[in-house]
Amino acid sequence: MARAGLTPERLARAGAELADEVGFDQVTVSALARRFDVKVASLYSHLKSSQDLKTKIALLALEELADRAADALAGRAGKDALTAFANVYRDYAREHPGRFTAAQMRLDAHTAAASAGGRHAQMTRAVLRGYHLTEPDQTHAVRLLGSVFHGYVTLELGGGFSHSSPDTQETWSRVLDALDALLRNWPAP
Amino acid sequence: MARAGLTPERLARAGAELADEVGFDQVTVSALARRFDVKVASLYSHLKSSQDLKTKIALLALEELADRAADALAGRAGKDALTAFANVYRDYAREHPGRFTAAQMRLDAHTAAASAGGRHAQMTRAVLRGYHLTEPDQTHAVRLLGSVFHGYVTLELGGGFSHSSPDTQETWSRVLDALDALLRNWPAP
DNA sequence: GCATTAGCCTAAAGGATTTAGGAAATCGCC
DNA sequence: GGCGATTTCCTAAATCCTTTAGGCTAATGC
Repeated sequence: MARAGLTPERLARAGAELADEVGFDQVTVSALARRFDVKVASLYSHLKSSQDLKTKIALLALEELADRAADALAGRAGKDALTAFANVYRDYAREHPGRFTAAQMRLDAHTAAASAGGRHAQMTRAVLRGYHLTEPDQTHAVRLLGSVFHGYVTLELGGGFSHSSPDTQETWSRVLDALDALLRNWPAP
Repeated sequence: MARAGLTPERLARAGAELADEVGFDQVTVSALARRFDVKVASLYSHLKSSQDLKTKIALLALEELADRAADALAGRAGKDALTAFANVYRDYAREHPGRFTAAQMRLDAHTAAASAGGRHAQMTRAVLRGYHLTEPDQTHAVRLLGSVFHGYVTLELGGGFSHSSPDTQETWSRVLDALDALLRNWPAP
C-alpha cells in the first residue's frame, strides 16, 4: 500500500489552495482527503480536527502575509511605506481570497500569540514611524490602519462596493491619500 | 397534534437569537428545530435550505441596523451625526454579535438589492452631507467610512485589539475624531 | 359539515466529523 | 541485513446535519 506522504504542512498548504478555489468555509477534511486520494480517517493522524485544519490554514496565511509585508516595507518610509504595506493586503486578498478569509479567523489567545499576528502589529508600527506619532496615538493609529485595511479589502472582496461608479482602484488610491494626510496631521485630543 | 405556529419570520427571529447565543456559523436548521421542539424536516416548509435561513437572519440584521441608524441620525448633523451613526454599528455588534456577523454575509446580487443595504449607503451619504464633499469624493468617503466601521467593529469583536494598553473605547473616540478631522479637510487629488 | 390546504410528522438517503482498531510500510538499532 | 517499534494509512462504525418524499391531522373556507 503506497503511502501518500502526508504531513501537517502539506495538508495546510493543500487546504490553502482548496480555500482559494472553493472558499474558506467550504474547506472540509473530506474534500482535502479526496484531493490526496486518501480516505478521510487518514488525515486524522495529522490533524486533530476540522478546526485544527482551518487554524493551520489561517496560520499559513498570516505567515505569508507577514513575509510579503516585510518584503514590501524594506527600504521604504512615509507614504511610500504606507502604500506598499496597504497594497500587500489588498493584493494578497485578490490573489488568495480563501487564504485571506482564513487569516481573519478568530484564534484562541494561545494560538494567536504563536502566530505571525505580532509581526503584523510590529510592521504597522514601523510604517507609522515615518509619521512621528507618540504613544498612545500610535496605538490608536495602528488600530485605525488595521481597521481600514481589513474593512476595505473585505468589503471590496465581498462585492460591497459593486456600483462601479468610481472604480475601486480610484477609491483605494484616494483612501490611501486621505490616510496619509490624516497621519501627517493627526488631530490633538 | 398541536401546531407550533412556525412562520419564516419567527424562524428568522429565533435564528437571530440563536446566532447571538452560539455564534452565527453554529446556526443550524437542526438546532433551530430543537429550539421549537419540532422535528427538523418541519422547518423545510418555511425554509428552502440552511442557506436560506442564514440569508433571512442576515436580512433581519440589516433591517434592524438600518432602523437603529435612521433613529440615531434623526436631527443630527456633522460630527454629532458621524458619532451617533458609528456608535450604532459598534453598539449593535456588541449587543448582537451573531446578528452583526450575519449582516456581513455575502448576499447574491438579487437578494442584496432587496435588502436594507441601500438604506445604509443612503444614510452614510446623509452623514457626509455635513462635510460638503462633492462627487466622486463623497463616494470615496462613503467607502472609507464603511471600511472603518466594519473593520474596527469586526476586529474589536474578534479580539484583535486585545493588548488593552489604551482601551478600545479611547481608541474609538480618537478614531472618530480623526475621521471628523479628515472629512472636514479632505485632501484634494 | 366537508373538502381543501397547510403544518407537522416519520422515513430515509447522503455527506461530514470523529474514534477505534488493524495491517503494511518505514525507521532505528543491533 | 534483520527485526522490533513506530508511523501511516485503512476499514468500520457512531453521530450529526441536510434535504426530499410521502402521510396524517388540524385549520380554513364554502
